[in-house]
Amino acid sequence: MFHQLEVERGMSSYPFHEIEKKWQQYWDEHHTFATPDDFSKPKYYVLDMFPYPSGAGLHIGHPEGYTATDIIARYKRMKGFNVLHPMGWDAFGLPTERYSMTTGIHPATATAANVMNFTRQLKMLGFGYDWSRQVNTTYPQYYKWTQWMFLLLYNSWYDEKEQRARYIDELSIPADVSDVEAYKDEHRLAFIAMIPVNWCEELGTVLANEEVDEWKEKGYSVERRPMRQWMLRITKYAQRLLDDLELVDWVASTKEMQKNWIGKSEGAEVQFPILGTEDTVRVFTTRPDTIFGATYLVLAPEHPFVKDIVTAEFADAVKEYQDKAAVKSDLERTELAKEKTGVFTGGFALNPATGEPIPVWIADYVLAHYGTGAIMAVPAHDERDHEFARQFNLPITEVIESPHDVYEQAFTGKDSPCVNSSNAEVSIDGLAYNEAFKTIVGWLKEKGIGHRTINYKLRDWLFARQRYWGEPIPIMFFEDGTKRALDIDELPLELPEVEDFKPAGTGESALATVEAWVNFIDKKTGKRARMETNTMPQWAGSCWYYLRFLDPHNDAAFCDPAKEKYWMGTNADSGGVDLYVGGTEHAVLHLLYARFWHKVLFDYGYVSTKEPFTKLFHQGMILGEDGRKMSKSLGNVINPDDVVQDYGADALRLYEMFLGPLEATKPWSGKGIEGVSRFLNRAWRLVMTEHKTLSPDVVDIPLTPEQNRTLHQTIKKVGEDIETMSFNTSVAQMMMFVNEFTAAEKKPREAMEKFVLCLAPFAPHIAEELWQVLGHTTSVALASFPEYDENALVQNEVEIILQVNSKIRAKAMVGVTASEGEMEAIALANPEIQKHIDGKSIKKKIIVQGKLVNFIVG
RNA sequence: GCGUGGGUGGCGAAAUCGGCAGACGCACAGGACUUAAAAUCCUGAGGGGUGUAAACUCCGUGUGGGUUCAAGUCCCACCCCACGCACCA
Repeated sequence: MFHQLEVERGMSSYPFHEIEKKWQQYWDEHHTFATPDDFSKPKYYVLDMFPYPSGAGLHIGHPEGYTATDIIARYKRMKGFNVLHPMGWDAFGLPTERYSMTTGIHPATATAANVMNFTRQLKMLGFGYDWSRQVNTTYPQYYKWTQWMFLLLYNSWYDEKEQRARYIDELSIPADVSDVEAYKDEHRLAFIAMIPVNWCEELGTVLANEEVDEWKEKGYSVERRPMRQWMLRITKYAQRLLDDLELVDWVASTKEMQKNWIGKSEGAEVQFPILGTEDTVRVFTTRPDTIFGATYLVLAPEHPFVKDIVTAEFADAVKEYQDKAAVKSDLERTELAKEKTGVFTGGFALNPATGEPIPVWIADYVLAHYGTGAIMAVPAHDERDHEFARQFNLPITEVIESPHDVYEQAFTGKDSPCVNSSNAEVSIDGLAYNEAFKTIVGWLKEKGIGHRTINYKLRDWLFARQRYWGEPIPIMFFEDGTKRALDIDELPLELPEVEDFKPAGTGESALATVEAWVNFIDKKTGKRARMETNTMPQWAGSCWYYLRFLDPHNDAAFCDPAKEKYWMGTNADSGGVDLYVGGTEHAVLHLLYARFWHKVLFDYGYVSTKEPFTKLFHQGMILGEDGRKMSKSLGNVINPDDVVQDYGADALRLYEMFLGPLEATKPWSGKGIEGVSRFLNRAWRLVMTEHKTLSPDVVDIPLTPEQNRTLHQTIKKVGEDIETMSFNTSVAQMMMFVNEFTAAEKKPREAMEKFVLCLAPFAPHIAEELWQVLGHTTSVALASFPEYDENALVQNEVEIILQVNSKIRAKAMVGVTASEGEMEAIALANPEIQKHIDGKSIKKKIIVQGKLVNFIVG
């Protein structure tokens, strides 16, 4: 179909359709971007966050980050680097599986079609990927190694002393342990736990977090129900994940987000004996200095001790409250809850500092999964406890000298001294936070009822989904209750074929309906076995794909060690992917998970660097022309296929770079791309005739000094701007170049050639064509980026500003070497300046060489 | 509430170390070419005021204050917007 706009533009535009196709074909045929493992050259590894190949195809936002990395890859190649710039597919996941459930089309088939479409679009945009290194997380050859890494985690424990992962066989088993396997399981980095999931009774399915709202809106009920889950012990790495942020060059906000997510907080754990039982409740607090003001305890409704503490009188109320809490979502428990709720258990604990009995409550403002799931409440000095105490008339005792009545409002300051805080053994009265903390924790420790501790918000990673379309977990369970991890020669454990991709209805995935999967004889042991029916979450494959690109076809290892050392570098503290570009939506989870796996691999020497990604950059979002987020319902979606059809790939690439700073969120403009398209046309006409031959105006003549300066300024600016990722200003500089040389009657060949080299990383198709017509027979992508000549930038004369009382009154050209005296003389001789200083006395002179002269008169 | 960015013409945006605010592009206006249009090329332009004009002059980078010969840039206080976290003891 012929596009309306193209008919209108037909004659006036350079033939981008023709040349873009031509050069894309050329690059394919000549393997221009194949990356050799040539260890003699310096390397540069630039990586895009690989996409999920959705049915919708490429979004207009995709080419933004991809163009940026493509420019850098092409530039670095022209600068003599061996550049690795790969692409692949993060193809396991829910949308494809859901599509398969409704259509019956196998997710692998749907994925293949989507990958084909994405590949077509990426090639259409002229990205110089080494397609021979393409990876797909859903291919058994790939997920073999995802499973291998899972087993590495499974077969590991974390040695706190050495601060690293070690093989589980090296775990020393205490003499009094009878069940050795159970003891090992408790220490593995991949382990099974009972963890609440989103269970929907009507659907008979576990829902992913992102599905919960959707189904609730449709009127289905979703309940938190504990189920058997695989977990990864990422919390063991919390401190290293926090510390090593120092090693990487990432945007401050992303580092900050990771820090907050890890959420380190230093405090103390204290034991409170429960009256009438042998139990003690452990609480975590960052304010042990306020322990004398702890007037009650609160347990999370899910706390396991609740059933032991509750008295018969309060049993019904407590049960009712627990049941209600179970069906509340996290959102309902936090954001929407304006008033605090809770119930008294009837039980009492002993405040070890005051020796007083204090009531034990349960309330959902205490989170089961943070700290110990229990708190000591100090209503005088904590806002949440204060609110709760007022609500339920619990005592409020001031133990930090406060500037106001703590009955009216909690005082949370740390600078005031403690009061009412002494017993027969210890006193912290008069001490401020730091000293009080030390003293009271010292006392608690001496008594054996408390110690200093560090808590993290970070939780262990729930590493299981009750779904079909994911990596199978390579563990089998035997009838006798034992289990066995697969050996490497048994990998990959491939997904079996199923009739129906829907979950089994029992809370298990469709794998549970495959007889051969859940009821078979294990060849190695001869025992009747059942394979794990959970699959891995979508994050799994993306945890290590950057390593697979280094050696994508290796069947003996996830990556050859020599290749790993070359591409990632051998300096543990500063190596890794040189540049990683992707959206902020992955600022926390993907990047944290990948760092975690990388550190485990590092502990075993499989990788050489502590961190996977040296430098990280987030491209901003492109909004619709109306300034709102693009969405089908708003009808403001721009489709890359249409834009390429109308203006060509080079124009789209260049426009997305010219739009503004790469990291900024900015709206699309249909008019804006026309301006960039005009620029490409002007560049074309600089070199080409209407008959696609070299313009007779391009001749071998020397450049004028002004032209020479513009040329070298352009080379300098474009090169520097690429290094700092300021692509918008490099495009502006190239526009200035074209404007200046369009005005020139004759176009010096040297200037044209060097300009084409500058343009090549940005608009590679038109650059190839111009390069060819300028007489070259090899690809411009393989040419060298020009060097700029510092001498050419030097100007003989500079314009300085002449000021009187800091107001600009005149300008003057002076020799670049003019002394302060000469500048002053020129200023004084200027009639405008004379006019303004006439009749007044010069009180002060400010002269900045090459910049300005300023007379202060009065 | 906390954290992190950011606020510059009609619009997207530039502006090394504090030194001509608004580069480059869009939109706009005028002109050339054309029978006409499109395309292309050239020119103009932050806002206000005085002036036939040349020109002159005042104001101007979210708001208020400060430092400085000089502030978009540095300091203090505040307002607004975006993103992230959000009862984390």
